Amino acid sequence: MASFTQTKRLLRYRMGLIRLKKMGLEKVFSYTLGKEVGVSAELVRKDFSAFGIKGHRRGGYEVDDLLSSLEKIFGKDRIQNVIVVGMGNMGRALSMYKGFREHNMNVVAGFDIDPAKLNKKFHIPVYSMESLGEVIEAFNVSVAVLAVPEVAAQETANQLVSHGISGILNLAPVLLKTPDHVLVNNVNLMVELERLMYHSGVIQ
Amino acid sequence: MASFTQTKRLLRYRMGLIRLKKMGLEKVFSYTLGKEVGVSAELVRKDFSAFGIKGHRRGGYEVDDLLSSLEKIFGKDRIQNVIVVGMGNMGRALSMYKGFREHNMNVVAGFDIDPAKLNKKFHIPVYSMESLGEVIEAFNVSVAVLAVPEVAAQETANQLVSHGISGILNLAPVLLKTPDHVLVNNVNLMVELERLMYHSGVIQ
DNA sequence: TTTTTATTGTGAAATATATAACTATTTTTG
DNA sequence: CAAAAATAGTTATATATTTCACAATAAAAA
Repeated sequence: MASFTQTKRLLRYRMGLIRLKKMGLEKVFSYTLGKEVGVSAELVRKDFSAFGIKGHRRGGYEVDDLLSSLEKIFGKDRIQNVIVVGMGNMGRALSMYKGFREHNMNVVAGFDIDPAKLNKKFHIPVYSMESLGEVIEAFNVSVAVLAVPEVAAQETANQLVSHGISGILNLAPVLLKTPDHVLVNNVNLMVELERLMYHSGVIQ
Repeated sequence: MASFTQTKRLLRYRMGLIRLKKMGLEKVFSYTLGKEVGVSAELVRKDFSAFGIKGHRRGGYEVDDLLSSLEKIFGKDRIQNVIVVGMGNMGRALSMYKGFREHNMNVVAGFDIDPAKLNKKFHIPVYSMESLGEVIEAFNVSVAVLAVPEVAAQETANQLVSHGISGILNLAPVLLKTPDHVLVNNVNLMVELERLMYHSGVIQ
């Protein structure tokens, strides 16, 4: 199994390749792709090599080959269903994001505790938390985006886990306590912004 | 200077400490804080040690001491101004996020090329791209959140750089070409979601 | 007061990640 | 056809990061 860091690169190769393909490229060199996504050529080759993806000596890699290999690795041959929990600003923004489709993902539903949200017009159906189990089962969902306020995060995560969710993209700034079989990926935009400030020399 | 990885942890300690303080804690052990933010106790101690932050042998660390040290490191004694460029779903959501205030940051303005956006009621004033330079200067902004569509990202980044921005939080799924003195921090929610799927065993 | 205990602080070891250097192979050129 | 050049594939090296192990020390207990 790939490392978490490596997976990130592979997914970025995929995005870069899609762009390059749109520009008419049919084959690509490790150096070219590396430059496109910000990775050294050696690392590009190593990553592909690690997954048994072959190029042609002196001929580079075929874009379509690469894309279909990556598609297979990441299960992009079928559409992956996702739910968004918490229909605040961020949850709403995500539910409207068109990028999911391009990545063969589908946001099947949103959830919120606030009954006022349920009537509102969103791009996706929004349910109360009571329907969680039902929707998860109906759409065979195993991954959720958690976009609720900090205070509600742990309790909501518990509910997700109890209904069989095994992956949580956690946008709340807390460490979630979950069973071992549940994977949590934390993304904290405030932290990302703050460390950008620190390293860009803005501070002091 | 700290590494990029270390900075992330330090910022998370800060958030964890704020939570623990709210819960009434006055002193904290490396193990406790580590558990709160998901880091080993040794690493917590090493991180603090690297910044000259001292605890008491057998007595742990004083929460207020830690917080004020971290505040100093990250320039949290004054408010840091930020702009959001691109008032689409994500840009709008960010501009409304209350977390900025808690982190001593202030979103002073939003920008968009779409004139229709300029009239709309947002939580922050929204300007056309022509006002970029003016606002950046007026509010002494050096960091921007880039939330424009993929195709516009590079060109918009160029404009930011030309107006003196030195840090970009890039939410668009492209590698930006920027001068060396400009730091870019890429956050790609689709990639984060996809690798969650991969590693949580959803695929195959 | 002496001993025990808990915790910090840190040097050494282990692990993970990335780069550099080299080999093998294919294509192109003379 | 032989030589040169370009690029994948791979091994070795370097760097970065984390964990381990333990010494130092302060507090608590005996």
